[in-house]
Amino acid sequence: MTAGDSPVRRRRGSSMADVARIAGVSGQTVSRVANGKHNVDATTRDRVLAAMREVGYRPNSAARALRNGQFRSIGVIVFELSSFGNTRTLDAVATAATSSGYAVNLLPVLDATQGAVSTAFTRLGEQAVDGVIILIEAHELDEAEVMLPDGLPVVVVDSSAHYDYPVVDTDQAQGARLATEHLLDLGHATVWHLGGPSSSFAADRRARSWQQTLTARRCAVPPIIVGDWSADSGYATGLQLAENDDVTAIFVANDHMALGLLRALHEKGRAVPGDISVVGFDDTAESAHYWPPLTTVRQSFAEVGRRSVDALIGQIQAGEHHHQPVAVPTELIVRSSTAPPRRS
Amino acid sequence: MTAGDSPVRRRRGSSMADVARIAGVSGQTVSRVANGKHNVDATTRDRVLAAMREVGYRPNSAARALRNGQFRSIGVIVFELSSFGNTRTLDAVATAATSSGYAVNLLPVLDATQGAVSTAFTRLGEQAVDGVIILIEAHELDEAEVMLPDGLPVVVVDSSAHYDYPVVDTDQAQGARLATEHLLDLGHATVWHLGGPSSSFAADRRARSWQQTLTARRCAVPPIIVGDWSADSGYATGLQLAENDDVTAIFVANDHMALGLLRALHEKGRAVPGDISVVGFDDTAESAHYWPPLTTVRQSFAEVGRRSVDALIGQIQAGEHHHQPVAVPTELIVRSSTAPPRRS
DNA sequence: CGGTAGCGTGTTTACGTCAACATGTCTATG
DNA sequence: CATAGACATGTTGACGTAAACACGCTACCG
Repeated sequence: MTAGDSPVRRRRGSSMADVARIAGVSGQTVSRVANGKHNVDATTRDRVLAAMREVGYRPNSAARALRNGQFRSIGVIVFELSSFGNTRTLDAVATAATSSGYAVNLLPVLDATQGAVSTAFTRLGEQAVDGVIILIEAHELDEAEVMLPDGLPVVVVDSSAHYDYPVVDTDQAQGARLATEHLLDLGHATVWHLGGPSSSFAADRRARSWQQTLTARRCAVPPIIVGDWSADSGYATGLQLAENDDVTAIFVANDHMALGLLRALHEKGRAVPGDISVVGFDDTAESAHYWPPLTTVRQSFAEVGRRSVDALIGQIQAGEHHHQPVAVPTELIVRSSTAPPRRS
Repeated sequence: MTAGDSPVRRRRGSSMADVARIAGVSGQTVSRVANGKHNVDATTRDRVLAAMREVGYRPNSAARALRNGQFRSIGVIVFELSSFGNTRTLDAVATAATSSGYAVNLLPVLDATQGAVSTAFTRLGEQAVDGVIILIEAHELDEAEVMLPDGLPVVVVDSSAHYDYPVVDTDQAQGARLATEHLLDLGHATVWHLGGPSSSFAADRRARSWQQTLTARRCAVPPIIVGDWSADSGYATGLQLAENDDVTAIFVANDHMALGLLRALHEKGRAVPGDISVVGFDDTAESAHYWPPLTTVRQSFAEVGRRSVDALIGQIQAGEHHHQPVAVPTELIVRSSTAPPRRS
């Protein structure tokens, strides 16, 4: 009789009963020791602990979850893990959740089609999670909203407030205003904008705030240019804008596009910040080392992640529902890619 | 009697028994329908399906896991999520695991101290996972190895082969050789190296391979410079190397350090690739837009992630143990940061 | 027409844990 | 010295699911 010859049923280590037998106590006492209850005699506790080590006891979280009706686990639905912001937010979420004693279940949406999103939510219904944080663009969510299981606590990380779920996000409007005003304050007549894709609420918020800031200052509003967050699209835009002598200041909706734009301006021989000033958004770890070092808007992904987890755990444990959206403030980091316009 | 007034016990929706009662069948039949078994009459199945929809039935994965002894979930221990390679690998792991029907449990190690690593492994013991992929530097693992639960399938993503666990990683040595030979083939007398931290096996492999390649070509071996993967450390190194006229070619162990180094060379007025050629390692999405566009070694994180998952699921389901390490090949991407040395 | 194989369905039971309750023991108090 | 109270420990049962087995019906065969 070799171990593991049954492919169906895997015996994973030993259970409470084994420990109990070896320590000469009841299963209940093992349970008490495992859960750190106080009403166990010191010598008994030691005996149980020794027995646990001997058999390599690990509590079975499935049984525990079944008994308690809770998994102590949260799901994170993420659309594109490799995107910069999502990664940083996920990192913060994982950290916050872990230190609150919750496990993190990753639920990637494999592709962008509506069917895939729905599938992800269906799968979610079967997941062992007490709540969900949604890190995908809310436009996608719209399509599949019906699929969300009833009564499951949800927090959406997005800038769109018109959901039934609590929302936590960076204060996109404030960040965009900071960037635009910085350039205007330097003396530029107006500010151009390379925005994110229209599928993104965040991009939408930044663009609207840029436009409002210009209007409030009675500046001309140049046509918006739409990118897709990638350095490639920044590069393409840069090649085009470099030909336009009217352009002296650009607010780019993220740092990666700004990088591509900087490269295009180098190639076209346009000096930054001499001829053109550039402001980004994100403040990646590398942005300080772009050429020239990039002035940008720093968003606190850590804060967004932490507050999302707090909100979700609040819902899970206390049934709280804060429908008041949380907007995490940003900070302008001034480096060397911005300067007053050249006298002409 | 309001819902949720018991904070301890949460009733999540309805169980098989509810569905069974409404459909007028036994729980077992509901189970068969839920699991797509064939031996259920079509009309009965429809009745059960209708009842499921009516009460919003979702199978309880805790009970299922308890019954089956499997969680259909894998854990990923990750040390620093925000590091570039880990993120990409995690993305691939999540994708591969999901399409194989496994959930992904994220287990972040909150800080670098040995205690924290041990804590993570202890926590791991309590996680609902059938196997684990370890994405942290194996040096860290060394310290805490004893803590790994017995009999739990493990795959290590690292370049160090001397573990009891299957290992999957990029072929670091081949990549470093590609980079070094490219520079030598361009005519450089020798190649300097900015390596990663000594705590990293990957950095160690790249450095050793760089040195071996130089030795094989009978080139002088300059002193190695040690960075910490950050653009900051690349910048610091660049400021220093810019003063040294002997340096005409540098192989940098990752693209982020290369970015910082490029910035330092710009600031010091050293032309790239005119005065100095630079090769990186990773090929991030941005590397093509560095100034100048960076020649670098592309590693296939997607492949590493996929093969890790395959190996792990193989262990879980069939008990296979391939102790033969898997080395995923790299590819040299030639852009504009390398050129023959200037005639002097 | 007796036997049996196949199929849809129901019944029982075990998975590992932990709350509730029950029991036993030891100490303090009138 | 009887009794209550505090405290350590044991016993029972239930959480939701699915495997194993049991049952009864129909179809087919010699």
